[in-house]
Amino acid sequence: MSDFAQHLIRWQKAHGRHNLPWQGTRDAYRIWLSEIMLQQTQVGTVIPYYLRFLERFPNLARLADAPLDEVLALWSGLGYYSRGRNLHAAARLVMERHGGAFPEYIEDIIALPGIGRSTAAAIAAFAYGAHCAILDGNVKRVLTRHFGIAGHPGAKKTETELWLLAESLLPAHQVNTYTQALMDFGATLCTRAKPRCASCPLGSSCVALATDSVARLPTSRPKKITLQKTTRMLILRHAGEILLEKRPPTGIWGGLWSLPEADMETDLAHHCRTHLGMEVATAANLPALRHSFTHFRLHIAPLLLDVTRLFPRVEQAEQLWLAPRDALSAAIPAAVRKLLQQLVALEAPG
DNA sequence: AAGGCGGGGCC
DNA sequence: GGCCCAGCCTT
Repeated sequence: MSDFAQHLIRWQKAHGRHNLPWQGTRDAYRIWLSEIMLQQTQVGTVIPYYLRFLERFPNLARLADAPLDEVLALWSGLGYYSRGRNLHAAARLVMERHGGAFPEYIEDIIALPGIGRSTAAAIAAFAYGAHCAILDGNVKRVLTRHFGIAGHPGAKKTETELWLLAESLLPAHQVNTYTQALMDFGATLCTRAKPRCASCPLGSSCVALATDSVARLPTSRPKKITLQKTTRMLILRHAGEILLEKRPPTGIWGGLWSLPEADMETDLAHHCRTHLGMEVATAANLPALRHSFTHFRLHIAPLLLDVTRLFPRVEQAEQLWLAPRDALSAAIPAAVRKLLQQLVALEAPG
C-alpha cells in the first residue's frame, strides 16, 4: 500500500467523521441517496434533508412508488432539482431493470441517471467494498496539492491525469475506509481556504507545502474573458411609431420585443427593404450604449431612421410591431427601454 | 461579487 | 468531445 493511502487510513481512524447518518450502513439505497445529496451540497446542509427524506421514503420501492412532486417537495431548498428528478427516475429504473435491488456492478450503477463515474465508485466502495476510485472536488484538491499537479482540474488533460493517479493510489484493502478518508480529509483538513497544514499527517511528502504552493492549488478555472460584441440597433420611425421585432423564444432576451438589429457592415437600405419591408432614409446616429450580460458586453450603435415607404406585409408580420411610443411598458429589454427613453428626451421640444 | 461544485444536455 | 448550466453556499 502506498504511504499516501496508509497515512490517510490511519488519519481517518483517528480524526475522520464516523457518525454521519449515512455511515455504518451497507444499504445501497441510503448510501446512494447520501451521495446524490452530497453532490454540490455540504454535509451540514444535507443532514436534515437526508433524515426527512428517509423518514418519508425508507426504501427504494417506496421512493419509486411516490409521485415526483412529493420527491421534489422534500428536495425543496437543496437546489439542483434535476438531482431529485434523476433520483426518482433511477428508483423506477431499478424496479424495472433489477427487480428493486440496487445494482452491484459498476456498469449498471453508472447507467442510472444522476450517477456519474465518481458517484458510482463511491456507492460501490461504501456499499460493496468495491475496488473503485472516486474523484470529487475534495479528492481533486487533495491530489493536486499533495502531488503538485498544476492545471485546472476541470480541464480534460488534468482530469485524466488525476483519474489515473487516483486509481494508482487505491489500496488493496479497506477501500471504503480509504475513500471516506479522502472525503473527510479534504472536507476538514485540506480545505479550500485555510487548510490546516500544521496538523497534516501527509505534510512531509506534500509537494504544495514544500513549494509554498498550497494557496495556488488546485489551479482555479481560467477567468473567462468577457466577450465584446457590437451591434446596430435600428430605430425605425413611422408616423410617430417605432418598429419593434419579437426575438426568438430562446437565447438573449428570449421572446421580448426589441429593436431590429444589423451588423455594422450591413447595407441598411437593402436590409430594410428585403428583411423588414420598408424604404428608409437615414436620420442620425445616436450616442453609443453599453450593456453587460453575464458572458459578454454588448456595444450598441443606435441608428435613427425614417421610414419613407412601408410595404403592406409589415403590418401583417407577427414578429413585427409598429409600436406607439408608450409601448415602453411592454416586454422590452432594459437596454432597449433606455435607448427609447433617450430618443423621447431627444425629440422633446427645447 | 465571485467562484466551487458532479452530471446531463447541447452542439 | 468541449461548453454551459443549475441553485445554494462560502469566502
